[in-house]
Amino acid sequence: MVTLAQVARHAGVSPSTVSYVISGKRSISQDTRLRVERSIAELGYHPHAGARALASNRSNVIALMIPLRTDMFVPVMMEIAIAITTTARRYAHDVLLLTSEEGPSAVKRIAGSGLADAMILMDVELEDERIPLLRQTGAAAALIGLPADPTGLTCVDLDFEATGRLAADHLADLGHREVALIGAAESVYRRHTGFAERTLAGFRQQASARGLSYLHRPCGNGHEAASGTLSRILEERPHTTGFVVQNETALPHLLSQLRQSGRAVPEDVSVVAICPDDVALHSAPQLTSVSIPAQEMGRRAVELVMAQAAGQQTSGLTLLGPTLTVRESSGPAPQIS
Amino acid sequence: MVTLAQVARHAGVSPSTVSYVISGKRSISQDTRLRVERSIAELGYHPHAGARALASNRSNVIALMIPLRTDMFVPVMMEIAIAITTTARRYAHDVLLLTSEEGPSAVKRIAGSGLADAMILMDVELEDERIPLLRQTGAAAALIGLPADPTGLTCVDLDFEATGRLAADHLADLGHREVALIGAAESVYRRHTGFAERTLAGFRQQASARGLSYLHRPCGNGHEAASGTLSRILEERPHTTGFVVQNETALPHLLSQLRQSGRAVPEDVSVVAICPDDVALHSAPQLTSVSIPAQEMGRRAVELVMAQAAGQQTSGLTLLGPTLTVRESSGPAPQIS
DNA sequence: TTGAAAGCGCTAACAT
DNA sequence: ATGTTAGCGCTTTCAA
Repeated sequence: MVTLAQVARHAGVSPSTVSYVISGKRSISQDTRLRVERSIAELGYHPHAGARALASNRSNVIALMIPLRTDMFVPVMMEIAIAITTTARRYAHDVLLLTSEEGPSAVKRIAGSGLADAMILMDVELEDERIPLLRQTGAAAALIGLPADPTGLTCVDLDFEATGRLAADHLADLGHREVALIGAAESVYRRHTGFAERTLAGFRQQASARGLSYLHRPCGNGHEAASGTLSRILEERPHTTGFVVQNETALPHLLSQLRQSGRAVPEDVSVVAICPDDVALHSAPQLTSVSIPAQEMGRRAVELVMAQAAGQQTSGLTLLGPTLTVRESSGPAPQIS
Repeated sequence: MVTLAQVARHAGVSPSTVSYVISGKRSISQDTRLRVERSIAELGYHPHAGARALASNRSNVIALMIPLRTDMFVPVMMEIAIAITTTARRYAHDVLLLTSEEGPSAVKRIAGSGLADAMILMDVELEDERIPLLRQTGAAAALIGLPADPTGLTCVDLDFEATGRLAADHLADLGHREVALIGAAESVYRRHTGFAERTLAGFRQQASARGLSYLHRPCGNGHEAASGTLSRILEERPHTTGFVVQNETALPHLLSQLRQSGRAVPEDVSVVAICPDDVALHSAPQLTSVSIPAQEMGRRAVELVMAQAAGQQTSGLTLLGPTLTVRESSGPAPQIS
């Protein structure tokens, strides 16, 4: 291991000078800076992370807690995680990956060990057990998702209520009168992950406002679940012509099922998906969708915790406005024959 | 922050004693141990990670380098990452997440900064740029995947050649004579990620040995790509009755396309998937498949790097034997009419 | 079975 | 603009 002291010797300066060249915390003459930088490069020096953390009381690490669950759409989580990691690097930070397996005590461990100087929590539940600890330790943190009481917390999420409203509006605008929301797996609702319920609330509200009759059904993963849910909806309300789907894994099954049942998209029924853009683009037909801005959510979360670590107050909600992109899967409601 | 010194004072012992109680590196009287442990619990003490890393020259962190690519099946990556994280915790280690965005230099940074005491690399290419650095730094490391020259490296992977052979054998056993391998996206082959080519090699070898005529086609993501690939195969070889599919995202599209083209599975054509079990189970019909043992790969990788960090020599390949599970998608070849 | 004390490599006052 | 130096909290000899 190359140490700072070795660099100092090699460059013919004092250790502190090397430190200051690296941190830029005081002005250095052009000449010394160059000599030091050359020595660093020549020796292949990298500061020892532990020593730095010990001396500076900052670890330059962000802890990211991801869920273990299997009922969430994994690619979105991954995209957020990657956005967090690449954004963190821009702030010279690394990301420590924690799973919820360890439970709420992970929050204590991280806060207590100086392993990370900020945390980002994903898949936040309405009454999340980690939140009291977060409040108590006062650690810099951002949540991706919305708990029941976000007071004093920093949260980032898509505005799912507006998303539900937007989708309902789009279908109403196209003249649909009977619509259905095909949602996430039942387990998601049962554990009160906020996003599913918020979408439903927004959807209901706007469907009512626009005089639509609507139905809501959770939907599990897999072909079985998807086609079952769909056929039960169609049995109950055969004249349903508009579907909002908030379940990425069910989408291909749903589409193939609609085709099989002789309903053409978008001539007979319209489909609005709530999903990442690439899923919408890779479906046939390409889906009208409200996109999940995974990258931006990750980026924002990092920016917020970095601002906190720099001493700023950031508490409050960052609700990203939904955008609906019209593609091939939605069209005017069929004339009543 | 609670420090070890505070714990020592609280328990009425010396700092070193507290340290030894924690590490278990020397025997402590029942009495002292209990007092110290109570103090630790009472004060909510957690060792400072940086200080510990500095003093012990071990960070208790494993670095995990994941790819940024979008052409891999994300859930498998995620499952491996999670298995690595939970297994690491069993060794009292945490996981640092790095993306390949930073490039090969990330290897240098990690090795040089003491940030991690071992690394696990995913999505290894045949001529991976990170490998020379790995050899050069001599860092404890495990690769998930197989490079062209694994000499001196520790690698974990599914035995994809055996997988290809196994799939070909299964179809041959069922009497199929014309078969096709629908593979990963072309980009995967182009960049010479080993697994796709190894599957193909095994498949070819055994198909030849069993006297099958075979075809191989890469297949992109999305409905468009999947149905295009399938119809081109059927155009070229209309009597193809056996398919091996190594492309999780294409599977639902392929199945719905087969149905649409009037081919029943498994009566008219058989499908063998190479995919995680849950994907096989959530398809309709449930798929005969060779499973991707994501969890085991992650677990093994951690065990191997931990053994290395403990000074053992582990270099060599760990190729997990494939298992084929017969489900509903494969059956006897139809009689030639 | 326990204590005392010397660092680990860095940062950040405090000097000049 | 640069150097000196006192820790940061822990591990681990060396001593008892």
